[in-house]
Parts: sequence; C-alpha cells; structure tokens
Amino acid sequence: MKPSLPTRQPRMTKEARRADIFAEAILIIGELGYRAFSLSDLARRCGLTNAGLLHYFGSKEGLLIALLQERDRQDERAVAAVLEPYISSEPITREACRASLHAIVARNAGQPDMIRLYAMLRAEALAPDHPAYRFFRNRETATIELFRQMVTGHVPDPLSTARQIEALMNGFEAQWLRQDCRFDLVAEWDKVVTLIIA
Amino acid sequence: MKPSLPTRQPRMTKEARRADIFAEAILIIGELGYRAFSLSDLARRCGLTNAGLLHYFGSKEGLLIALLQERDRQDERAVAAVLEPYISSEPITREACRASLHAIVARNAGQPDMIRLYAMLRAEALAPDHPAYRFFRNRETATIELFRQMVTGHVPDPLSTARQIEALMNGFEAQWLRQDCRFDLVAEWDKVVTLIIA
Amino acid sequence: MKPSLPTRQPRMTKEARRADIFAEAILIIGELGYRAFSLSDLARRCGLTNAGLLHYFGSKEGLLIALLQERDRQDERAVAAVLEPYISSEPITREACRASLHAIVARNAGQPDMIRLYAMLRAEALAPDHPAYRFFRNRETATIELFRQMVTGHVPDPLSTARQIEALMNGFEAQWLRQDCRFDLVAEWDKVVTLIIA
Amino acid sequence: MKPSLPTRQPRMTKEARRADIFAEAILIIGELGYRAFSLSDLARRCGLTNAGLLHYFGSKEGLLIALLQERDRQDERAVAAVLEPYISSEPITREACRASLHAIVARNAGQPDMIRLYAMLRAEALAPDHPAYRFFRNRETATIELFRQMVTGHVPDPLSTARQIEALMNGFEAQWLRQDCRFDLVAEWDKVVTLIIA
DNA sequence: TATGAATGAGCTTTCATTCAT
DNA sequence: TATGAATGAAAGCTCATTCAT
Repeated sequence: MKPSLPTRQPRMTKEARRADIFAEAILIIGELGYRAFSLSDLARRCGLTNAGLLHYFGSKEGLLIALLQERDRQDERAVAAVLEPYISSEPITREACRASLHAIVARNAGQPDMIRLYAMLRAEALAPDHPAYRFFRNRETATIELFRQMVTGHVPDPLSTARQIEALMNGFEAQWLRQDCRFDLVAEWDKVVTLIIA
Repeated sequence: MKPSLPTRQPRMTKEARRADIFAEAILIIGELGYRAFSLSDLARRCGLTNAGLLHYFGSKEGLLIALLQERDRQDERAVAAVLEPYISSEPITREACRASLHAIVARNAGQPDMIRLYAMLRAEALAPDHPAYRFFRNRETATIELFRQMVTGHVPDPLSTARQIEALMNGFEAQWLRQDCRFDLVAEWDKVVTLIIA
Repeated sequence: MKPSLPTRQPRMTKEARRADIFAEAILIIGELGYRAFSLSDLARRCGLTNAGLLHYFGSKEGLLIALLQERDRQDERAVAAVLEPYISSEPITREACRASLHAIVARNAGQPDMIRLYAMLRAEALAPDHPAYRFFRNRETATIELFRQMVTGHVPDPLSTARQIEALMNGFEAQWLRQDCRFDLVAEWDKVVTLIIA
Repeated sequence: MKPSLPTRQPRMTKEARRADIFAEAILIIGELGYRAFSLSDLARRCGLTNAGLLHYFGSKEGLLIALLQERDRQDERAVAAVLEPYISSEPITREACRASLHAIVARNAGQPDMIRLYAMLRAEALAPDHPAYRFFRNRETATIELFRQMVTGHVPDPLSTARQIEALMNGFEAQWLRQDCRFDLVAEWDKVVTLIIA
C-alpha cells in the first residue's frame, strides 16, 4: 500500500475553500473588526498558512472586499425573494410592507454571526479611509431608499419613516446581540413596526 | 543671567495633560477603535512620547478605562441635570419625558466626536473579552432601565418602549454620522418619539 | 464547428520564449541586481506565472546561469568577429589594436541595457558566494589576458596596460550610464586609448 | 551579592552604538548590497534586536542615508587634508596633482571594505529609484569637477582627463577587489597617472 | 507546456511594554 | 515628570520553491 505522504492540504475545490475562509472570516472579523483581526489567525483557523490565504485574496483588504461582495450577492437574492410576492402589485399594501420587514428581520435573526459582522463593520466603516466606507455608505442609502418606496402611501413622511426603520433595525440587532439574544427580536420588531407604520 | 534651560514641554498640570490626552483619544479611538489605535500615534498627537503616555495610564487598557470613567462621570452629571426639573414629581409627565429625551439627543448632537467614539466602542465591545465589554453591557442595561421608568404610565409596554428608544437613539446617531450630519438629528428624533410615546 | 479552446498563450516556441525571458531578465536584473530581483516580477513581465518561469530554468540561480551562458556565447562571437581581420597576422599592429578596442566599446555603446546588467552583476559578484562569482572572475582574467596579448609589443608593460584598459572600460561605461549617456562614450574611449597605448 | 539580572544590553553610548552599527553595515551592505541585505542580519551582528536597530534609524532607508552622510563627512575631511598643502598656491603644480591623487588612492587602499561598499552601492544606485541615486550622482559630478580643476593647466582637455581619472579609479579598485588585493593598487595607479597626466 | 495551490522562511515595520535615567 | 533605549511578539506581505494537474 502506498504510504500517503504528508499531503499538504486535503485538496479542496476553490469554491469550497473560499466558502470555508469566508465562514471563518465572518466570525473573526465580527469579533475583532477588520482593522484588528489578523490574517495569520484566520489562516490558522482555516487550516492553511498565511501565504496560502493570501494566494486567494491578494491582500487583507482584498479579502474584505471579496467577503462583502459575496455577502451582498446573497443578501440581494434574499431580499428579492422576500419582496417577490408583492412586486406585481405596486405599490405594495401596508400589510405586505409589514410582512416584508418581518421577513428581513426574521432572516437576520437566523444568522446572528452575520448581524455581528455587519454591526462591527458598520461602526468601523464610519471612518472615510476604511476599505468598506463606500460600501456601507451606499448600502445605507440604498436601504433607506428601498424602505422609503415600501412605505410610501402608508405614512405621512416616507423618508423619515424609512430612516426610522433603518435606525431601529440596526439598533435593535445590536441590542439583541449585547443581551445574548435573550429577548425575542422578531416579536419586538413587529411591535415597533406597528407603531412606526401607523 | 540664568540661561533658560530647554523646557521642552510648556509645563502643563497633570490635569490639563490628562484632559489633552483624553481629547485626542476620543478622536483616534473613535476613528480606529480601541483594538486598532496605537499608543504611539496618540502620544505623537499629544506631543509626548510613547513612554510618556504610559506614565499617566500604565497601559493601553488603563487608558481606555480612565477615559470611559471620566466620560461616564460627565455623562451622569449631564443626564442628572436634564432630569433634575422633574425628580420631585415622580412619575414624570409624558411631556417631561419627551423633553428629557430631547435634551439628551440635543446634547449628543453637540458633540459628534463623542457619538462616534461610543458607536465604535459599542460595536467593538460586543466581544466578551473586550475591556469595555462590561462597561457597555451595564451601561445599556442602566439606560434601558432609566427609559423604562421614564415611560412607565405613558405606554402599554414600558420595557419594549425603553428598548425601542435605546435602539433608535443609537441607530439614528450612527446614521447621522454616516450621512455627515446632513439631516436634522434632533428634529427626526422628536418626530419618532411622538410615535413611540403615543 | 469546433469551438476554439482558450489558447491563453499565443503559442511561442521554446526558443522564442527563452529569448523573451532573457530580454526582460536583462532589464530587471540590470536594475535590481540578481539578489534583489524577484522571479514573480520577471514572470509577470513575461506574461507567465511564477511556476511557468521555473519550468524553463529550474531555479533562480539556474536562470542567471543560463542568461550568462547565453550572453557569453554571443559576446564571444562578437569579439571573434571584431578580431577576425587580424588573426592571420599575429601579432596585430598597434593600429589593429586600437581598432579592436574601438569596436568593442562601440558595440557595447549600442546596448546600454547590457552594460547596466554587467555593471550590476560585476559589483554583486565580488562576493565569493554569489552564483556569478566564478563567472566574472574568470571573465576578468580572460579579458585582461586577451588585452595583454593584444598590446604586447606596443607598450613597455603589457600586463599593466591590459589592466588599465579593463579598468577604464568598466569605469567609463558606468560613468556613461550614470550621466544618462550624455557624453560620447566612444569618442572619449578613443582619446584615452591613444594615451594608454602610447 | 545582588544577582545581576539579564541586563538587556551593556549600555553603550549612542555614539558608540551608531559607530558599531555603521561598521557592520559597511561589511554587510558591501557584500549584499542595500536592496538585498537584511536588517535582522545586521541587528544580530550588532548584538541587538531588529526593533532595537530601527529605534536608531527609523527605517532601512534611514540607515543607509545616515551611513552615507557619516561616511561623506569623513571622506570630505580626508580629501581636504590631502589637498591642504596645496590650496595656497592655486593652481596646483603637476607634481602636487599627482601627489594628491596618489594620496587618495593610497587612503582607499587602506580600507578595502569601504571600497567594496562604494563599488556595490555605485552599481545599485544606477537605478533612479534607489535611495542613494542622488547621492552617487552628485558625488560623481563633484568628483569629476574636482579632478578637472586639479588637472587644468596640465592637460589639453581637462574634462576628459577628469573623467578618465574617475573611471580609472573606480575600475581599478573593483579589479583590485576581484583579484583579492593581489596586485599593488597604488603602484599601478601611479603608473597610469603618469600616462594620463602627460 | 504551463498553471494554480500551497508552503516555510523571511522581509520591513509596528506594537505595547519595561526600565534606567 | 518624562525620556530614550531596548525588547519580544506580531503584523501584512513577498520570496523561491514544490507538486499535482
């Protein structure tokens, strides 16, 4: 029998490898932030070397960008799925509006690691020279605009309402994390939405 | 004639020095976070050396703790001042409640650097091994409890409302920073409070 | 219809490839030296990968050796061509001697990149553990010996004169490069040769 | 008796330390060049750590600059000493001219490590982005100008002669190093100077 | 013929900290 | 009160090289 020499790595497909790295990156960046996490730590957790990691992403910043793009693609898909039932009948009803927001928060509540990552990066990326500065700026603008369209017709000041929704969502999620998910995020959310959207 | 010796430092009192350091620390930690900012950077900005800085605070963590304590003392004083007019007649009226929240947000709006610092640290301190973990956990609990007492009697579910206020405040402030203070934070705040507190 | 497969590389012959690599290597090693240039840089400039490059030469050192051998062959041919007219009538005349030296310098003046490469490597290869140490040692010895034979009969101390010629040639070429080829190398050379060879 | 704890470093004066570092730097940079030598190697040889070394010079480039400045100061002093006897009677005589050049080469012959360093750096610094590019460009210009002034009145074309001297000096010194100092550099130099300066 | 994955060693530089002065 | 010297550890990144494909 041929003695298997120390095969450096079990040979994963490129896609599997990247998914693996992303999964760990979400955890570590979510905990320490982009600036403070270390590539070596991440590499170790993924079972490859520092240089091996950089082989995929070129640089620390490259990794972050790739991660955000990947997540963005998935988020877009998810939001689209949530809104799909209502796209035919624009403008959507007040009920559909509530349902959509409910769905978004419910989905987030299912992946607290992602909430943590975004909470961390959102704060870090307030600094204009942060590599994710643009990303979160655009994202916030787009999100508020989406909410504005959704609530238009159901509230007196759609822009304000959209801002409120965005602020509440982020604020609640952070609170939820700090309290170790010990209250029912979705229930609390539904409550406040009832107030916000008349 | 006595030759003036090279007094490098313009002779500051210990207190003035600390205040100076805190002022810079608020900026730099607000931008980079506690984990990613560097003592050398801060020292340079304060016009003293690495070792000189540590002379005052002992360690990086010591500096953070000192800063948070200092700010906390000031915050407590400010909140007390805000609530003072109403402490005699507990429970406070709905109007007093709104006025107090208004005052808090108005005060914050006057010091965006502090908002930034807290937004950054609040996110970083979600990690249990962060030196400010306890601080922000307790702070959030205390804040929500304070709000709960304030709104009790004016809303059906005081705890939920308190959570909403806390979440909204943080969420709005972050949004305000990301949009370069380009909307009227206080006005938006008053609007939403009207909805939240019936 | 047969779908044209993605032929990445425009299909070069092995020889063309090597010539291509050598051409770039002359530039990059001439600029940075053997020790400081990087295979990856060279590979990128040649339009292939790191591993692709090594496929041809086995190692960094192998590349240098191959380059030097290749150039040496060409140099030898060139010098031979220069001396050919005189080989029948040994010893060559004083006039032929001057003409030969003129031809050598004139040829070099036509390829400043090669001058730069040799100037760089000659300096680096002063260290005994440099892979080109032997090469340049032997080369210098051979060159001085060649010059000695050429000038024998025309000067009182042929070995000294040979050394002078070798030193002058290298020194002048370096000077010429540093001054961005802004003086007439060949003219200056002819002048000094007249002095050196009576 | 108090057991001496591991005193990190025997506490040298700043000047002694720098001199020590320069001495080693001359050797290591002379052997490997600026680009290829490593700060860690140098630090180890000087008996301190990587970070300790950088404490003095800030960066690798800073070290090179400091070294060149230091040497330049010493060289200037040495050349001034050599020329001093003649400065009163300008223009200097042909004999004084020869004597000066002799003195310069003789001095160099006494410190082959310096010759090696300069030979190495002169080649490396042909690249415009080398940190010593300017230094060696200016130095060569100044040297040639000095020689020109010295030989003016004794040769038909002073600039050409100055160039020849500069080229010969560098060329001879390199040759001398490559042949392990096995011929009499100063004697050969005097011989050729006799030819160059009629 | 050439690539992509991966590594181990090494690079310069920065970090928080200690300590004698 | 504050500095300068020095450190050990770690940072992000590059290096030449190996190997399976």
